[in-house]
Amino acid sequence: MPELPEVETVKRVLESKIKQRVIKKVEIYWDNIIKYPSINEFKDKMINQRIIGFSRLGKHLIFVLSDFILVSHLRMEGKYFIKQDYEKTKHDHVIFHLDEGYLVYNDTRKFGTMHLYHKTEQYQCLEKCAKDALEITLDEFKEKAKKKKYTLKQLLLDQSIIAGIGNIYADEIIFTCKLHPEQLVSTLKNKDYEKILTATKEILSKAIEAGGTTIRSYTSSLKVDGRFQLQLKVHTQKQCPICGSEIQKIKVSQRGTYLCPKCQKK
DNA sequence: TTTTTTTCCTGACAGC
DNA sequence: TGCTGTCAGGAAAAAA
Repeated sequence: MPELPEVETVKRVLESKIKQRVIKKVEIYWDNIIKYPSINEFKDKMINQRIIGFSRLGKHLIFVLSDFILVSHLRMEGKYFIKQDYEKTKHDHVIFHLDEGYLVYNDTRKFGTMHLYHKTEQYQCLEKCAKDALEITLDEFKEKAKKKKYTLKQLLLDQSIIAGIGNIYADEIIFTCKLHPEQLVSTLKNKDYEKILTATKEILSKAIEAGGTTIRSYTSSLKVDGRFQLQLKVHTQKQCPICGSEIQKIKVSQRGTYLCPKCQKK
């Protein structure tokens, strides 16, 4: 599932491949992907818009067009393919016809979302989104976090506090800090916040650098591949790489959470 | 107001 | 083999 590093990599590939292309037509095969505005407005407004560039906030991928911005969230399984010729395949939901080639949005579970805003509009779907995990400062993070009454794991997944961390990287960050995912945020010390934010930035940056291994680029298409799983230390692992203990799997607010019971004490 | 639960979806996998 | 049931998961919406 794409988290911040995967979205960043997709952004970079799209930037290099379809910047300056003009959208000639949009086809939609699953209406629920389009959250704003209406399906017809979405299709009409996009016609003849040039793709000026790309941006990203947390896990939101942002297309900057001539007059609009398109905010795309890939959720669990959303991916983009760039093709020269197009033939519809399973789970293709949105097809952008470009002046040269096609951009195809494919999403098995149909969880992904798109919002289209005129540049003069308020970007409502981004309003609750906090600063990006790579941009936020220690003070900003601490200030927002400290009043929370839930657990450390929930904090890292809360996009209104820090944006871009998903279930997998949350486990990795917490493991690296040798903290327990169920530790209450109210009991975190200043030093813990420092450790957490440092680990966050380090792990996410390394994952972006390794973008080549997590993302497969073909001459005509691109998709997020599950290969970054090879680099994980705890998430979906069996044995702790530090002490050799058996990795434990628990549920923290409905999310599968992996930890080493020996290295990560409350 | 803040936190928890439900909802959206499909494919993978377990058990019969 | 084929059916049914369960699970996974990001974040909005509804409920507590």
